[in-house]
Amino acid sequence: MFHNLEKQVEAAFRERVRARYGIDAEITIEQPKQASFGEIALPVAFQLAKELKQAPRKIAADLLAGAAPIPGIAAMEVAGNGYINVRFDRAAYASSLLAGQTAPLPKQDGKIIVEHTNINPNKAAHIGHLRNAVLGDTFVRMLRALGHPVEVQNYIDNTGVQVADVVAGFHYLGHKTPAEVAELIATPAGDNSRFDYLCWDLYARTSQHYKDNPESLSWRAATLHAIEAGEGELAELAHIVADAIVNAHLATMLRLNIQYDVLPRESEILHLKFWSAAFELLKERKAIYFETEGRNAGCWVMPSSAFRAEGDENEDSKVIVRSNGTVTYVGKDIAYQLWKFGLLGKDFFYRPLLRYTDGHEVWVSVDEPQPRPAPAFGKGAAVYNVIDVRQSYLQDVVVAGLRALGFEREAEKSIHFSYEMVALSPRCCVELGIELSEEDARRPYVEVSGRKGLGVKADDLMDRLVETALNEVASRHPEDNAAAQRAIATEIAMGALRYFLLKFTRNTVIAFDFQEALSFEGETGPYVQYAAVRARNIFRKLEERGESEPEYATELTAEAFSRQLGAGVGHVSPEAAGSAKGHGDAPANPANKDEFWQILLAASKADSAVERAVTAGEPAHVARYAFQLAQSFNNFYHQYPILAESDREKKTFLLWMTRFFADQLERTLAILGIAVPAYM
RNA sequence: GCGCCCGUAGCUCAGUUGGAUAGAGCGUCUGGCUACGAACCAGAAGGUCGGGUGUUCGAAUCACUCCGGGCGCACCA
Repeated sequence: MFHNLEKQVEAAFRERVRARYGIDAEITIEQPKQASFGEIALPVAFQLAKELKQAPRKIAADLLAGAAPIPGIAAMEVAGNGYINVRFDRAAYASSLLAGQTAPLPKQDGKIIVEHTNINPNKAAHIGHLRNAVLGDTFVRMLRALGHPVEVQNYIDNTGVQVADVVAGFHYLGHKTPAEVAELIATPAGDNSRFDYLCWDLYARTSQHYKDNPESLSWRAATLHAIEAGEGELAELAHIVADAIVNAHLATMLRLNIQYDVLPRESEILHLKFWSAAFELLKERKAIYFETEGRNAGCWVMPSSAFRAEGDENEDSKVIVRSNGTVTYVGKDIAYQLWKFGLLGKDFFYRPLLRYTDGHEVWVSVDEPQPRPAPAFGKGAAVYNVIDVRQSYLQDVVVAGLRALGFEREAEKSIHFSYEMVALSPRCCVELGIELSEEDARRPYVEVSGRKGLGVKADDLMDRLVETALNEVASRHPEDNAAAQRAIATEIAMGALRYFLLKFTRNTVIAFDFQEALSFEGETGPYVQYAAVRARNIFRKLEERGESEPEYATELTAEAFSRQLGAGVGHVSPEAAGSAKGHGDAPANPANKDEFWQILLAASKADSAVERAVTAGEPAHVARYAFQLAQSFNNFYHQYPILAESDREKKTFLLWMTRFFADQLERTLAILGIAVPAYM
């Protein structure tokens, strides 16, 4: 709604500037610094000042003089040195909100592929992985809210070094047969022997063993070889381990309400010869060449000119195919990226992996035809790869690959949705009993390392959050049964976690700290949830009193809105107040009308907030908006008793405000993937 | 060495792409539960936006430079 008016104002001024000055200017729209300045501010006069060689104030005045009225706009005035401030017709605005006149979402076409999570299936997920998944999932929800068809992919590197290391650990260090490992998965030995946790420790142990006994690195080579050949006990182990860990990851992420559409696996990239297809293409179009000299002799490489910025003096080219003929990770990634755009001329086969309780199915790639037809995966119009910023260099190489193949448009639509890492704060390390080297102790934070087993496991953190929330719930609602309390506590805990991971902008390093993450007060998920719960409570109480929600549409006429919100004109501008104090014949609206208006206005901006956040690629903007909205509501809630209001019209109005607020807040929370608990 | 990111209140962070008097949360201090339950609200203190130079009507935001911190730059993924 807000957005509609914004666009109308923009169009009107663009036309006005063209008519008046013959200039086709970009009209920028701002939110005024102060609410009393109106709803929209236009600095257009400043932009034109130089070109026209006139004072901004004069230009602004000229633009307003004799301008046609804009529907929905009550007043426009020149302010400051040349700002044009625009005030909405409040009653008209509220009426259209009531009528639900949100712009029908233009059907967006072109499927957007978002790839996120991508955890190596060799150990339990940690907080760094959570940031990836929550960021990715929230971005998906944002895109879907704007009407985009989205496909969520979670790439599984089930044939890589990390899986091999755990397999080697089981085989060589633990002397376990595939049957024994399968048994471990099926029937864990005790409380602390979840398979993914067990692998977490084994991975760290194996890595340490390699470090202490470099000669045993031959285990890794042997395992990788076996996996690639797809034969023998080691290969079997790899499948068992990776499949079990993938299931564990899916379960972990489901706790946060994160789902996927398809899991493309590296094993199928290999078996279905995706790479050979890409290799032929790369050779044919001369995107890579065979190096005959230097240290990369015998390799197929991509020249540095393809992916380095101009002026970058680092001229190392990137190896795509090793001298022993095997393909590097980047090579496989280029093939995968080509497939995502439907440019490879090949596709996976798929089988359903699991069905979520809501009926949605996740599919996984397989290497042979299947009886059940699968949805059409891949062939995206745009691709977002949610990967941390440390992989920027490799992502650049992948995009350069597309470009070198002549897929300019697809290269343009390949977006590295990067984010900074989650590290551990010094205090967090102390709490975890991690001994830091002197060097690390001086750092502002310590990097998480799966190889060292250094990190906070995702499920441990979630468990702790649930327990903390449960304490609160149990003390506030001792009357409810334990199971219900836990269900509520879980929703609160997950809301807290998602919000915590989302409130930082993408390129901020999160120095993880338990105290901050476990907080339920202030700028947190539970704060926002609480506002939504309070709004719902009002309607519950209303019902308990035997009253029903009014017929807003019939009771709240434009005149009623006008009485409750004020007109939107008649503000005393700061300078008018200064120069003509006491002479103003149009008194300002009473404070509470302005306040209602500000709250309503803020609540109506949910769509704009999401749109802005998508454009900026910044889910944190939506999180922040939700928090601000909750803040306004809490303030409103505290200041104006609603059910006790004696004036009929005002009560109806306040109830409608609450309803509108609740709807907008809940919609925004849904986009953040945060539930609204039944009580708090 | 080269490239990218960061430096804003005691702490953790925003700052709508160059706009009006720089904003939140936490922490500290003060006040508010017999209202729709205080996981809340109101108020106060707290800033040379790392330093400098420049660009222009206008800079936390852009350019250059210096200082401090982080991350990349594998025939690992």
